[in-house]
Amino acid sequence: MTIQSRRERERAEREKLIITAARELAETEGWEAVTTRRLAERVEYSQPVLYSHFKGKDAIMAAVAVEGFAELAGELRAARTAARDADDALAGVGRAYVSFAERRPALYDAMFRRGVDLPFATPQVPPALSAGFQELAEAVRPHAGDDDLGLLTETYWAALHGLATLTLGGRLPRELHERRLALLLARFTAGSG
Amino acid sequence: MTIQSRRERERAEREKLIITAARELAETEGWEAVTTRRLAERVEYSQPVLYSHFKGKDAIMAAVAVEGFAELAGELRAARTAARDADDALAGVGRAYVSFAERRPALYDAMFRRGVDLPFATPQVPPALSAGFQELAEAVRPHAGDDDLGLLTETYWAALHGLATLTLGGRLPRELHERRLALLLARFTAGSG
DNA sequence: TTTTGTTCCTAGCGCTGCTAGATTTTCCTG
DNA sequence: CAGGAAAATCTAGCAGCGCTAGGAACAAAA
Repeated sequence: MTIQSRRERERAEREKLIITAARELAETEGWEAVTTRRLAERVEYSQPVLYSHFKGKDAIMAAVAVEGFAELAGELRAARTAARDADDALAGVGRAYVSFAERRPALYDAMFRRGVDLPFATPQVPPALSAGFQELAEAVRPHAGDDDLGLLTETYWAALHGLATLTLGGRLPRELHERRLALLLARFTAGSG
Repeated sequence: MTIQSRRERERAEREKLIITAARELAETEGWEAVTTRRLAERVEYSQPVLYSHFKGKDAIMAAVAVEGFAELAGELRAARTAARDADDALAGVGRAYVSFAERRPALYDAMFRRGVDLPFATPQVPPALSAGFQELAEAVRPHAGDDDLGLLTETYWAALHGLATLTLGGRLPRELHERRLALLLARFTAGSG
């Protein structure tokens, strides 16, 4: 038992090490710089070790993405609970969401842009992901009126995602982001009462 | 003169051939299947010929994207001019936009998702792209009120882009898209009068 | 027909994700 | 402590990628 559990623990530690190294490399140099060779070198193991932990590079990205979900959920929660009223909460989570994407573009990439096939709208969705969605939903709830809360939250999320990705991709000038967000919020808070 | 112009014409035809082949390959098998080798084989030339036309693979994608801009602009225009009233126009361009992304995912990828560094918010923006944006803007105008038309159009665009990309990426279930779009439209048409 | 200039291809570089097979290390047994 | 089974790990390599140098083949001019 003892020896087996020690091995499992060491394996888990090494797996965590790989994920952290991948994330750091991605955040400093972008995902295109994260190659299995460089990653192996960073964790001081040979390439095949990576494949004993993960099915492939995509699975490593997915693992990094799951870390990101947890952090995003935390930041959304902080923004929401710090808000004074319902309007402020919706604005807060919106700002926090886009801010997260801007501060951690590589992380955001792995979470929502890359084709990492994590389960999304299914029962096996990562808890951290659904936690983040719940934060959005709670912020949206007071403005939902008779509309379906889940659908409206998805719609708000999509709008934030669009603003974030178009800005990250250089399609929208960054300086005017705050004003665009204000326009969006005006449309989503108007009919709430 | 004659001989030189013939060569230029042939060069232009071959360039068009490359773009078309790249687009077809991308639309049928996705961009990851578009390799310079396969592309060269399709156009029945050797690889280096591609590089005498384009700086690299990214430049080929950018050329395909420009084609896409023109088509999207056309579809948006058709949707807008076919509308009965202002509300219908906004809904029409919205539906047309997302429909385009769903029908031509690879094309949409090249246009708005990949890192192809085409000029966007600058004077040298491709005419077809600004034409498409203008169509959106015309549809948004009646609903802008005192808000800045350009900024509001960007915001509406971002929302559509978010809906389209999250759906394409499997993050949002496709079946409910129409209802999400309806929610978005309700928020963007409400205060127009 | 030879020369000149352009066009185009062959071959190859350094990189990628990934894996088969050999080797080393770890552990249990006598 | 020594020998052997089992597990962990590495070396070496495959097929493919984007891209390019240098030479062969062609067309136009003399």
